[in-house]
Amino acid sequence: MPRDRVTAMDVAARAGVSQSAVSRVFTPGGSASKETAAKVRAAADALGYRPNVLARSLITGRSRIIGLVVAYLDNQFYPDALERLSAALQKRGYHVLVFLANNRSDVSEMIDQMLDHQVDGIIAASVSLSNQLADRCEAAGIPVVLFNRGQDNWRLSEVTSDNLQGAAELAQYLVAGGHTRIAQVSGWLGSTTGRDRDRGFRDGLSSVGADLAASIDGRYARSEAASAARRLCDGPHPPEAIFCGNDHMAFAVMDALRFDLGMSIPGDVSIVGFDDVPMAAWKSYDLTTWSQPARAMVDTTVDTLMARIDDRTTHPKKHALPGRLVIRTSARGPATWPRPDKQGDSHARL
Amino acid sequence: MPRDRVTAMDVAARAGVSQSAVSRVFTPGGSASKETAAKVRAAADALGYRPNVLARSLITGRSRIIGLVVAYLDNQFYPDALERLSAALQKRGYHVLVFLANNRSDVSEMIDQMLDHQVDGIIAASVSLSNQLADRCEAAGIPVVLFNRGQDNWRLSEVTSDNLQGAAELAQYLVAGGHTRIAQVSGWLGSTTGRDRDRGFRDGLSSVGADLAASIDGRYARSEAASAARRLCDGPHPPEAIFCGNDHMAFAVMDALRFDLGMSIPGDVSIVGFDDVPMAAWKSYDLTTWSQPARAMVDTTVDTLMARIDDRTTHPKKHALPGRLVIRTSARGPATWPRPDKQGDSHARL
DNA sequence: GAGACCCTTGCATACGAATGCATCCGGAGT
DNA sequence: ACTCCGGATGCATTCGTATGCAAGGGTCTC
Repeated sequence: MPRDRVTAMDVAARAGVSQSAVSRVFTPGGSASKETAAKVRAAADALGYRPNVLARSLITGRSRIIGLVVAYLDNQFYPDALERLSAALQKRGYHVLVFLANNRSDVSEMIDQMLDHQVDGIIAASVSLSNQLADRCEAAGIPVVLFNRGQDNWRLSEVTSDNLQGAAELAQYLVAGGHTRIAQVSGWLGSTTGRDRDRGFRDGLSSVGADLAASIDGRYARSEAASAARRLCDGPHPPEAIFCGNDHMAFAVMDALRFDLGMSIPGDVSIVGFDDVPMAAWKSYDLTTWSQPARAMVDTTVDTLMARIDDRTTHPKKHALPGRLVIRTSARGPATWPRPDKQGDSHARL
Repeated sequence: MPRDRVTAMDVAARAGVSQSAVSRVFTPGGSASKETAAKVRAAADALGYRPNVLARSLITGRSRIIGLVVAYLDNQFYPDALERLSAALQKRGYHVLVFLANNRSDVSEMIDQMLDHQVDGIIAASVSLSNQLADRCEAAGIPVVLFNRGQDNWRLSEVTSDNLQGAAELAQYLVAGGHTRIAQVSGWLGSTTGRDRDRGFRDGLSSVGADLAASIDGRYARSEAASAARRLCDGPHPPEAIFCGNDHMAFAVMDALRFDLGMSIPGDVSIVGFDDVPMAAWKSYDLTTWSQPARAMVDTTVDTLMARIDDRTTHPKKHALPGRLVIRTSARGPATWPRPDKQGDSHARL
């Protein structure tokens, strides 16, 4: 049994003070004199003492751990978000306990496990929570923030980008580019992001007098998106442009059209996506898309969560952050466009 | 203060037994009669009781948490591994606390934080540990397994694929395909995987009487790999084939050659990678590569870790698991090849 | 039928740190 | 010189569960 941790008591003995004194030295805001602190720190260093987080959490009721529920990581947007979230939280002294919500696994069970671990907060990335689950968290006094997913429910905070606006702007861009037959491989219509982007796109089209020629639910899955693309384009009247509910599907669509149907992009058909994942800038795809402000979304998520952890009485709030159109070469566009953003620092590391 | 957790004492009161009885019912191997268990479970369900993991960990000394150190997540191999590792661990009742080792962040500090959280084990994915850090973990009695990274050190367990064999086989495949001028964009030579693949490739070449025309360290980074590729191919004698230290760099190399230099693949130059990430199967790249057995690596990693958690006396062991060549179209190959593996289930989900 | 043995159960304590309360000290104010 | 005040410190308790120990009850064996 090599688990001979050095405890506050050991440090106290060596420093000639009480265990309380040691605790106070290591507790921000604890009252201890200069000399005591010095003695304690010296003893602690000599012994290699570090406070036991578990014991501390048990008594304070705060674990400084945030539960992160995330679905699949094959869409690059999420590893990226995970990385940023974890970094932002680490900077504030929190750590991330990850829970993967494979569709077969039970989100309810995950919530229970998070509660068991006394997480101080929960971030649900791309996952919705039933009212019942939301209630359970609320009852336990654990704030929840939904990341990149909304809720009809009013009681949870959420952070998304302005999906309506983004999809609308993409629609207008396509129309301005001279496309008339426009189709969609939508995001999963069972999700709020999928529905919002769908509605935004349709609204955007009608705002300039166009409408949607065809639409298939791609469910945010590569294989579904690819087969949807083939179905859309294999007929006698293929669309001139396809809006994809996210970049991840857009890549699948582009591969399917280019390699299965031998079409050229944007020669035969224009493709636009949504997210602006790093891969969208790769020359093989060079995807015109809507940039979700990942950095800002992460910051807002963390800020919101922290605020609610520090003050339980603050009310849940819904944030829809502004993104921007990123014009590349996968879609034919108008000669000029109102917001010719530069794309240079689009993916600068934090 | 809505944090009114229901404790074992509450359950005990309602069930008319002692707190010990409750504890025993919820402890695997605890001795409790059928009826007691039934009463306790009924009371627990009625009250919504779940044991407090923190308190349990405090006394048992095991947190059922595994610390996972991972570097960048932009190489798809790692999100994939993270997902599988987390799933495998969840299945065994463990959870994953993630630590991101940005190069600016201090691995030593991370280790300390993991020790603070009493993690039962550490998985270091693509990260090496100094002897000093390894000692610190060992002293704390916490087993460490290196995932996809080796160590000259003998005291840590490690799980990799057979990098030497894989790189050698790729070399032989290229030579068999009729390439004579063969170059390399190596993995980071500061890492064991980078060095092993480099050596394996060179050995593989010489085993069939060929040798390496040029080699540049791509450091596992896209931008470095791209510029390396341009430097290699911009001269008067461009190579006929390039081996890349991983798929992630291979994609960058392909993009650079195709779009910056206007070369065709595999017409002008053959490209092979290493890893077989899902994206390698995408038609835009369709990369011939070496498949690292991700599933087996994850299983072995978890098994090794569990074995050492359950029995501290087991000795560290190094595993190099067999992979296999996955032939696609990014490289010209011989008409026949000894192991024409089917590639169908290469990326089946677990 | 009595002793041996196993299975249950409750009591008390331990895990390691935080914190309310009481005490003690020194310094400042009058 | 005496009181008052605030900061520093120790004592004891607390968080919620696991577990060693001893006692109780039932069963089996000879």
